[in-house]
Amino acid sequence: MTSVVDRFREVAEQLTPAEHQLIKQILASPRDVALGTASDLAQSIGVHEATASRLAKKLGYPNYAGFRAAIQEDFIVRTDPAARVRNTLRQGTEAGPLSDLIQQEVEALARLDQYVDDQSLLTAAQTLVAARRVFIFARGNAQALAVLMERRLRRMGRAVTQLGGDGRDIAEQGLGLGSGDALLGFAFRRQPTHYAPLFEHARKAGATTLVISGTVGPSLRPAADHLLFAPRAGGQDAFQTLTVPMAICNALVLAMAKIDPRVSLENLEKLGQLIEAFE
Amino acid sequence: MTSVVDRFREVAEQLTPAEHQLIKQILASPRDVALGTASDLAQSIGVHEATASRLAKKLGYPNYAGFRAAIQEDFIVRTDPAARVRNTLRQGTEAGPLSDLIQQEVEALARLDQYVDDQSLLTAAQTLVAARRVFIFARGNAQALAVLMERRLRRMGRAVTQLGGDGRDIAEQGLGLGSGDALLGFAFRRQPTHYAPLFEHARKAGATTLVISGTVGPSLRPAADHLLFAPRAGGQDAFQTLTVPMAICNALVLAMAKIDPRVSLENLEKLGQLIEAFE
DNA sequence: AGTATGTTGCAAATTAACTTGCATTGAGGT
DNA sequence: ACCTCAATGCAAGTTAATTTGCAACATACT
Repeated sequence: MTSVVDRFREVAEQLTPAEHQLIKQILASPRDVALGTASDLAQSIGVHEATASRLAKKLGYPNYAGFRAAIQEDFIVRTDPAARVRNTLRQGTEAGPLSDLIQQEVEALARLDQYVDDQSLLTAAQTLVAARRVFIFARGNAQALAVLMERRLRRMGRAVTQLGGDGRDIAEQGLGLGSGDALLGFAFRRQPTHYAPLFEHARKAGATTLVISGTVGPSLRPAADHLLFAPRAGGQDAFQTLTVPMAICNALVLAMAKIDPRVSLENLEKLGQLIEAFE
Repeated sequence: MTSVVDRFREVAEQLTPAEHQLIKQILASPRDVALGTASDLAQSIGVHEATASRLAKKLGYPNYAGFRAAIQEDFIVRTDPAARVRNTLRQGTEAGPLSDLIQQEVEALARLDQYVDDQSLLTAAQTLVAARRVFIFARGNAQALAVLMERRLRRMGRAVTQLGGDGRDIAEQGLGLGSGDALLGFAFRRQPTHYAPLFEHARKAGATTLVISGTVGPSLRPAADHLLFAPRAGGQDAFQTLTVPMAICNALVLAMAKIDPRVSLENLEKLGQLIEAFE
């Protein structure tokens, strides 16, 4: 039984722009889509309902109703009524901003396993473990994650290069990419400038590419060899945090530590403490 | 806005046997009813679909669609994080590394509000809002958070300086600290080298100090003027993530946006998107 | 420029879902 | 036993949702 998200991934290559938008919208507010009609979905992003209907078929469902049923199955949680009532009552106690934030983060984290599974994580980790050198590409807020990953990878004995600066800088630094290297990219709200040429180059140079991203993930062109994506906490136009993608990063590091014979998790942390004590 | 259950109660007296059965069924499996059609519901207990349609009217809804929408609103939880995690973990035979990680993070986040409250957050935010310049001090993995905060504060129009490099560098950069400035520090496993002299200097220079930290927080010497701390996910000697402190950072930024008249949250994000589109 | 290919909106056709008038049934009252 | 009336099913009618052929448009490739 293939999950909806899996199907998105499978056909991501063959999707049209309008279909990408649709999927993005579904990922962004699955509940509303699961409860609404094809027209609702189409209208919410301003395409024709026919396009929604066609997307359902393209994804392998017999019709839109079947597609919606699958979305419901995957995204609408089954809860026993008793637990639900308890939950609702608990929320009622005048939350406060911090609790709201925490709640959002927790919700987003809880949904993470809808989008990323252990297998794809493992595959991605293998890529990084096998890589001779790792190049990291991140813009905007994602740079915080780039810094994090750079440190962690360094500590595991990887040669790491951050690709930064303007287009020319990135181009120059990216020239080093070759077969046996890996390119790790981050992308959130939209496809970053310089993404396309950089990943194009990586592909031609024979480097493996890996992207960690938010809902844009599936619409990135060219697609990376490995994609790990999940929607972030907070609404589309609201304050969005890096909690979810950071969890992906952490999981990735854990997976690497597990399969890389050179480092055990304990050593990793001991070494980390040692380094921090001296630096 | 009356809830569905309330309406059941109100009209309970005037209901026919078939209608009673229907309501019983709705209460027994609200999810299925909320996602299904009038016929589905009717068939599930062996009455005619027309009866379901009539029940909706009797309960005061304009039609069955309106009735179902109300059921969805009341019973399909917008978000059900805790249950979701529990579910995932329960059903999985040997949950898998990703779920383990997620669960740890969620638990740690859930505990966060035992350590940090809205009031101290607000006070800390005021400090940063009022500061002329903000200096950031972070070592090790915390640098990822420093990068994050630097970007966010910059975007809010603050003058920000990262204190990096070796002892001498930090000393030189820290000399700029004066009255009206704020020093934001991060500390996790232990008190960082250079922490003591730097914060000592800040105090003498009349700068306000703020520390975001893990469990070491309370044992830092000298103590900062404001301390926000909470234990991180994972055991003491295990792999520890930055999720919890990052949540504190995010909450802090949110609090700042709320009290700083110069920035609204929306503007902040809009601006952010704009910047990212151009950079 | 011209052509082939693919994408999307439009609108008509189809299908599913829901509503309602009418007929049947059965319970309670005369 | 007969009548009345509410409850329910039936089926035709109505409305909403979905599908699909077609044309317009865009794009990439001669």
